[in-house]
Amino acid sequence: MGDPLSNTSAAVLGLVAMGARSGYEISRAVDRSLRFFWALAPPQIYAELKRLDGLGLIEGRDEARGARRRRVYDATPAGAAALRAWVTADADPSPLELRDPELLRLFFAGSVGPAGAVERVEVMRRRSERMLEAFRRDIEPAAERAREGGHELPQHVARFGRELHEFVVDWCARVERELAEEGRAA
Amino acid sequence: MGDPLSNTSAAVLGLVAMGARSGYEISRAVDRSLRFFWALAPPQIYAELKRLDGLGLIEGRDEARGARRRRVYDATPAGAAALRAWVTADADPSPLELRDPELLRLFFAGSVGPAGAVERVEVMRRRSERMLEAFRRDIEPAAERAREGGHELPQHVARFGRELHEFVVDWCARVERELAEEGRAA
DNA sequence: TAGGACATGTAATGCGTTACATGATTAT
DNA sequence: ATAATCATGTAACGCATTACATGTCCTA
Repeated sequence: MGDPLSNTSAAVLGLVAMGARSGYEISRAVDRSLRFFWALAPPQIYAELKRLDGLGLIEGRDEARGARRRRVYDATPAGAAALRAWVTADADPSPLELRDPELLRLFFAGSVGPAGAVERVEVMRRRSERMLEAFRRDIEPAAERAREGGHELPQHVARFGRELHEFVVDWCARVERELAEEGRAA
Repeated sequence: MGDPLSNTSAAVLGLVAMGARSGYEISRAVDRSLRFFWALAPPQIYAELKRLDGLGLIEGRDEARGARRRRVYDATPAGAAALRAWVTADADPSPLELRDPELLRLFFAGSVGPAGAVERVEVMRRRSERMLEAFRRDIEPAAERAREGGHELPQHVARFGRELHEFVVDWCARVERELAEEGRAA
């Protein structure tokens, strides 16, 4: 059966299996679904499409219009099987990776005084408020459409993202209050 | 004043400014503090130390023992200034990046049935439960020591991490119940 | 006195990003 | 008819990781 899929390979394969046909469509689908927990830029998507095609997990055909090349893909039965195998992989969880420059700034904000720290937390809060907008406007409607298409899980995952940012907003508000008090005490 | 620091540069510089002296000490400090929101492996740390030294933001000297080389660093005044400038950077927030293979699996778990989806959520929950252990055992005690050393922010940031994983555990428990119900309904 | 843990680094690989290139379609 | 946007991709770079190399100290 070959090596297990990389996560990025599986992401592209999975979106093809859910009906995204071309690199561009996959890129759009990523923006409306995976984006907030598995970012994928176009160059990776096109590279993965080629690799998956070479492995026989998807099958591409040309569908050019005029001088404009265009290649569309479908998952093969082998691809569907590989996706299921990847989903049920090892019970040993891969780690959640978080990478947040604002949290990093906050960690080192001691050198700029309490007011400077409060500013960084406010920036964090506004960022998550904007993310909540994106969830309401783009991600949750797309998940709702996926549900109508028979896929229940995208909606659960989208709710995770929204509630995560609700948590962040709440945490920021609390810390802003605490830091303001520490500032007054000093 | 030169280009603004990269986040990774700033992370290393900041830890040196907080008293971590050698590459190894920085690596230990990362494991007990930044790790969960800004991972840094030894090769990056050593590379950044060299770069920061070249920029005059830290100053290294040899402190070998026997045939064993060892180089220790201190932040220069210019380094402290660069760190403050980096902390107060643009009000336009850099995005929080999340990258979670388990969430990705869950997103595509429709192909393996409700029971398969529940399994993936259980794996996610156990992962965050283990992270909570790590917070209690390593990260929060280190943050407490930092507070005693006059640095308040690490403790706030550590609490962010703990509460984040508490949120994840809670979300998983709720979704496990919901998916179990959907499974019974089908 | 040998094995393991602690400590300090380097080399090589590879993934993901930024920047770029180019054709088609729509709007004004 | 010209600009803007949609659509499809490639090339090059750089950061971060994996794997490795090596010395020193502790302990049984």
